[in-house]
Amino acid sequence: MTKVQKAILDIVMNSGQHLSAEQVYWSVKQQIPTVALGTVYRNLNQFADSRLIRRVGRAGAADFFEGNTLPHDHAICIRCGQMTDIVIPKLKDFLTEQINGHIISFDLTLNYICPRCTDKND
Amino acid sequence: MTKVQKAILDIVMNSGQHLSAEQVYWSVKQQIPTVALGTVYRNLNQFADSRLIRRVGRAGAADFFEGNTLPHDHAICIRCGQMTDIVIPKLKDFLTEQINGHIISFDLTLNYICPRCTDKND
DNA sequence: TTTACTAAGAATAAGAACTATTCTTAGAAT
DNA sequence: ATTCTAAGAATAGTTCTTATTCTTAGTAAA
Repeated sequence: MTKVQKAILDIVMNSGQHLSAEQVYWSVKQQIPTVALGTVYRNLNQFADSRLIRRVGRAGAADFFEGNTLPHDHAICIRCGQMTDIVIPKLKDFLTEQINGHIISFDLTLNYICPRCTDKND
Repeated sequence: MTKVQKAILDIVMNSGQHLSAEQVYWSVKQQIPTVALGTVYRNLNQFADSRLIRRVGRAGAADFFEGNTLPHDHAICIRCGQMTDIVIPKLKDFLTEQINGHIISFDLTLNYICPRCTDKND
């Protein structure tokens, strides 16, 4: 594993956040200024394909990458765009119960207003 | 309402399908060959903003537009990409119960293999 | 019934988010 | 040492979508 790859993996795994490729790129650039955006994309894809990290697709916006590979869902703040992990116990059971047919996987994203934006109350 | 707008609305509302802007464009082009793709995008956006039709965002693929504006969720076939509406009674109640905080809306997409693709069994 | 205004259309350019290509280089294997 | 491979850098290309510019069709006031 190369220096660039270590840096990318470290950033995604230890940020505790959901980061876009662009954000990871700028973060890597602090340590390795010569890094190219394409390299970041390629490595993020490789890591996501090998399940070291997870890709979270967003409609109409850049995909996020996160270190949390345990099964979970997401909530996104409609004000600031910040994404947080949520765990809804028994959701899979509930869906399986409701749907006849085999569910391979599912993506659930809740749209809400995060505590920080609620406090700003504008 | 113009000829182009009538055509777009008619196609989306009466297709019973989930169509991309590109698909709508080609469909309109049958009737009005001079129509421009940008015009289709603009009108689809307007109709979606005024809730006459619904936009269904897909991560990493073109958005779909559909005529069904009643609350519902979606299932997408991982083989052929065909999307179908699904209604999961009480899902909202279930989520509200599980989450503390106000849910504004949510997007759920199930990934499955549709009956047609299951029959092809390859 | 001209004149002016507005909204939409056509054509095209621009933008964002990727993805692929080409060329080079650094490290491992023989 | 030589070869091979995988990755990086730079850059071009693709896809989906939005914005811009210019023109035109339809309405509304003078």
